[in-house]
Amino acid sequence: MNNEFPKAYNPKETETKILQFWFEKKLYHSEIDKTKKPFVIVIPPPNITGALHMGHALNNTLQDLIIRLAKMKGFNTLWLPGTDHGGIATQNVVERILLKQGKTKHSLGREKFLEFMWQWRKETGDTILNQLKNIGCLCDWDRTRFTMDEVCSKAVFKAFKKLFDEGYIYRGERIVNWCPRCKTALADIEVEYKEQKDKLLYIKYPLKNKNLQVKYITVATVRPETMLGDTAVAINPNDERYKRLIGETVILPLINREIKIISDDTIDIEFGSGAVKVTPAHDPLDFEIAQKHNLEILKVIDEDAKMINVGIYCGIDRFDCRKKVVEDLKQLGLIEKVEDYTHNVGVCYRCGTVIEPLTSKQWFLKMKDIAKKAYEAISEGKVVYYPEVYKEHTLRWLNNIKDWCISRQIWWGHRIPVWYCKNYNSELQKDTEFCSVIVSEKKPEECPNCKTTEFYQDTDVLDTWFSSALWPFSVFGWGLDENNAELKYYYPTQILVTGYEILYLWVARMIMMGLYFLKEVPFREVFVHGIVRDIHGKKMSKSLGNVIDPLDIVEKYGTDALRFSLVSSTTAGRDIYLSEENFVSSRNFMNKVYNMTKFILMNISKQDSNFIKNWIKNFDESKISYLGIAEQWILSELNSLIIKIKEYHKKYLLGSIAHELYGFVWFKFCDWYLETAKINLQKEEKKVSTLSVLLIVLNKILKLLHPITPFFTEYIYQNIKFLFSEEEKDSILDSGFVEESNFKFDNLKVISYEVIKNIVSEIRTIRNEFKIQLNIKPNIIIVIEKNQKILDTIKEYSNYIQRLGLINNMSFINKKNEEFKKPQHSATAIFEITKEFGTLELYILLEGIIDFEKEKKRLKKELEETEKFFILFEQKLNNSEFLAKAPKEEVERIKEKYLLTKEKIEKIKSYYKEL
RNA sequence: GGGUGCGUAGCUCAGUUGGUUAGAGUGCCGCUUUGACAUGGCGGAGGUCACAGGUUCGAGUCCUGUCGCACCCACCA
Repeated sequence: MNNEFPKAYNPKETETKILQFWFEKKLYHSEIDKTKKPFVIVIPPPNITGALHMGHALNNTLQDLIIRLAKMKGFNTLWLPGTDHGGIATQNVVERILLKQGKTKHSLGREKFLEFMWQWRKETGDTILNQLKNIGCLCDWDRTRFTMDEVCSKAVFKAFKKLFDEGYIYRGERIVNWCPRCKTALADIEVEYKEQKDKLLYIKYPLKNKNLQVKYITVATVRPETMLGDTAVAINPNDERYKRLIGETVILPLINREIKIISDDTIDIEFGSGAVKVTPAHDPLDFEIAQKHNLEILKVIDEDAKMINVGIYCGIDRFDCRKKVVEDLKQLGLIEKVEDYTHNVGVCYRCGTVIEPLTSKQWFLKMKDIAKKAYEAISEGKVVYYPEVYKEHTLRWLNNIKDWCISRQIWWGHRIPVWYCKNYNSELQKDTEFCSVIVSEKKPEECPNCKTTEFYQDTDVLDTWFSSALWPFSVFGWGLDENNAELKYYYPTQILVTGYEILYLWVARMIMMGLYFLKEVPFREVFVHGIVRDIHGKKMSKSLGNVIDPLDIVEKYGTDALRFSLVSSTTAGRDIYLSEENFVSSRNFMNKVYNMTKFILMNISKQDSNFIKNWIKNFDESKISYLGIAEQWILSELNSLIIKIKEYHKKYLLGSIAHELYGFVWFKFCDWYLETAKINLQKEEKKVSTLSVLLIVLNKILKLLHPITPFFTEYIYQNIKFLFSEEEKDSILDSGFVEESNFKFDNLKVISYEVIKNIVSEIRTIRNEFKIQLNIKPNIIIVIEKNQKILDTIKEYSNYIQRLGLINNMSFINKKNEEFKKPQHSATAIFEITKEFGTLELYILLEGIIDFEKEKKRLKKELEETEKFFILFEQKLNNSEFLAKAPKEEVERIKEKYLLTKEKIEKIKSYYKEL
C-alpha cells in the first residue's frame, strides 16, 4: 500500500495474498496446550451434496467471527471442520446422477452402488470445505472429519452397542412414516406438513343386520382408498346417534369384508359423521385404536405405494386407486356427500412426496429417560441459548418426545451393526427373541444359541442424524478411546452456531447424546440464527430464480463485503432478508476504510514515522491534556465504542457490532475527525501527534472489525504495523484484542468539539437554504453570554471551521462583556448547548444575499418547532405529579431543556422582529 | 387446535430495565468533481410507532383485547 495507491480497494488480489499468508503461518491450527484455555466450535457439518449457498455462508461467517474474536482474546481456539454423509439427501442426489447414465441402484447392486457413492464423495465431497477456506474460515484444516470416516463410524457403532446393551434400542413392527419415493421410513420429525385442499367423502357402510332401523353407517375420509384396509368402524360411546350400533357388523363395500363397530372415547362426535373408519395399517391414530381393541392390522398399501391384499385393486397406485374407489362407490350409490376440505398432508422433508403411514419393522431408540436428562441440563442453564426463546421451544419438545425411529431402508449410511444367525426366524421374532440377534461391528463367529456360523447383517442403515448426534465427541475420537487426551481437553465445546430449523432434528439430540455418553453437555452455548431469504421474504430457491450465490457476491464485491453484510443483517434468531444492494453498501464501506488508511499513510513521511512510532509507544494519560479538542473527542468516542462492542460480544448481538462499527468509522472518524485533522496535518508542530492519534484509532478499528472482515483488516494491519511498537505480532490475529482505556478526558473540550460540529452543520444548512455559491465565503459571528470558557475553546479551534472552506472569517463576542446588536443582512441560528453553557448564537453575514422574507419564513418555522417542545416541557413542569413522582434526574433534565428552549425562543423572537 | 415471534420512514431493520424533540442503512429528490474515497460529500422530503382499551406523572417500550403476517408443534378421520 505504501508504494502504490490504487483508487479503490481491490479485494480479489488482496484476499489471495492474505489467505496464503494465513495458511503459511498455519494460524488455524490448534494443539493441546494446558497453559491456555480452549475455545472450541465444532462445525455443523454441511452435507456432501451441492455447493456453498448463502445459508452456509451465514452460518460459517458467524462461527468464524466468534472464533477469531476468541483467538484475539488469547484462547486456544479450535474450529473443527467436517462434512456429513447426509443419508437420504445424498443418496437421492447420486441416484439422480445414475439415472442420467441409465442406471439405478438396483441394477448396480448394493456393493457397486456404495462404491459409486464413495467415489462420488471423493470427487465432490470437499467442494464446500474448499469454498469455506476461501471465504476465510479459520477452521483447523488438519482435523477435517467426515461422519462416515473410520473415527466417526467407530463412535456410531460404540454408541449403538451401548444403547442396545442398556436397553434403549429395540426393534418393532410399528406404524411409521414411509416415503414411497425414497423407499424408507422417516422419523416423525422428518415429516413436513403442507396444507392441501381435498375432498372429504362421506361413505355409507351397509349394516349386516337388516332388521335395524338404519341400513347404513356413514364414515368420512379424505383417503377413500384406505377403506380397503378398514378393520373396524369406531364411534364415541357417548354418541346418542350410534350408541345402539356398538357391536353390530358392517359389510365393507367393494370387497364385502365384515368388520365390527366398536366404541372409543377418542372419537370426536362433532367431526364428520361422528363415525370413523379404522385403518390400523395406514393411520397412526387407527393403529393405536387397533392395539387397544385388538383389531386385525391389514396392510393394503405396500412400500411402493401400490395396493396389496385387496383383490381386484391389487397393484394399483394409491392415488389411482383412490379415483377408482370413488368411482366404484358412486356406482353403488354409497357416497352420501362430498365436502371441500383443507388439511395438512405429511410430505417427505427430502423429496416432498406424500408420506404413506404404514406398518413396518424398524429400529427405535427409547427417548424418554434420555430426554429427561437433557431437559434438566437445559433448565439448569448448562446450555445457554441465544436468543433465549429457543430454550423454551427445546424444553417443550423434549417434554413431549416420542421414540426415535433410527432405521432407514437406504444404502448410504452406517449399516446397522446387527447380525441375525441363519436360523433366525423372522416369523417367530416378535421383539422378544433376541437370542439370535447379535450386535457386532464385524460378523460374529458363532451363534451362542444354535452354534451356527452363518449370519446375515441387518440391511438397514442408521438415520443420518444418529451419527450427527454424536458429532461433538465422535470428531475427537470418542469411538476409539473415550478417555483420550483430545477429548478431555477440547470437550465440552464452547458454542454451537446453527439455524433454528434443525434445533430438534440435531441440536437437542446432540445434547441428549452428549449427556448420555459423556455425562456432560456437548456445548455451553447455542447461537441460533435464521434462514437467509430474498428481500421479499421468500426462501431462496433455484426454481424461484431468486438465489443470490455467495460466490458471485465474492466475485463482484469481495469476501469481506459478503461477510459484513451477513453479519450486519443478523438479528438474533430472525430470518435475514438479503438483496444485492446490501452487498454494495458493504463494499463501499470496505472501500471507505481502505481510502482513509491510504490518506493517513500518504501523509506520513519517512522521517515522521520514527517520531510517530515513538509518540504512540509513549502515549499515556499524561499526554491527554496536551491534545486538542478533536483528538480528545475522537479518543473518548473510541472508548465508548469499545465499551459498547464488548457488551454486544457478551450478549452475542453480532449484528449490532457491525452497525456500531459502521457508524463510528464513517460518521465519527471519517466525516468529522479526519476532516478536522487535515488542518493540523498542515502544521509541522501538530503533524506527529495528529497522525499518531489517527493511527491509534485506525489500529483499534481494524482489530474490532477483523473478526467480521478478516481479509482487508489483515491487509491494512500489515501496512501500518511498522508504526507500532515491536509487540505487535505477525498477524492481526495475534496482536491482542482491544480494551478501553481509563483515560480522563477534558469534558469541556469534548463538548466544544460537539459544538463545533453543530456550528458547521448549521452553516452548511443555511448556505444550502440560501443557495449560496461555493466561491462566496461569508464572515460569521458567534455570540455567547454564559460561559466564556467554551467561547475560548471554540475560538482556539475556529480555524477548523474556516478551513472547511465554508466561511471567510469568524469573530467571537461575549454578550456579558460587550455590547451586541444583531448585524443586518445576516442569517441567524441559535443552539442549545447545556445548562452550564446556555445557548449560542450564530450569525452569518451575507449582505445582499439574504432574502429577508425567506429568512423570516425560516426563523418562523424554527420558532414553531421550538415552541412545540417548549410547551411540552412546560406542561410537564406544571404537572405536580410529575414533579413529585418522576426521578430527580428526569425533572432536572426537563428543567434544563425548558430553560434552554425558553432562551432560544426569546432570542429567535427578538431577531425576528429586527428583520 | 395449541404455542412462539413479528407489525416503527417507499423498502430492510435498530430502538437495552418505561423518561433525549423516535433513529440508521437503502431508495427517492436537490446541490456538489475542493487530490483519501462519486464505491465520495452536503442537504431535503417521508412516521397519528397495526388498531382499541388499560396501568402510569410519563408508553414505540408494560398489561388486555382485536386485526394482519410468519414460523413451530399437534393423531380430528
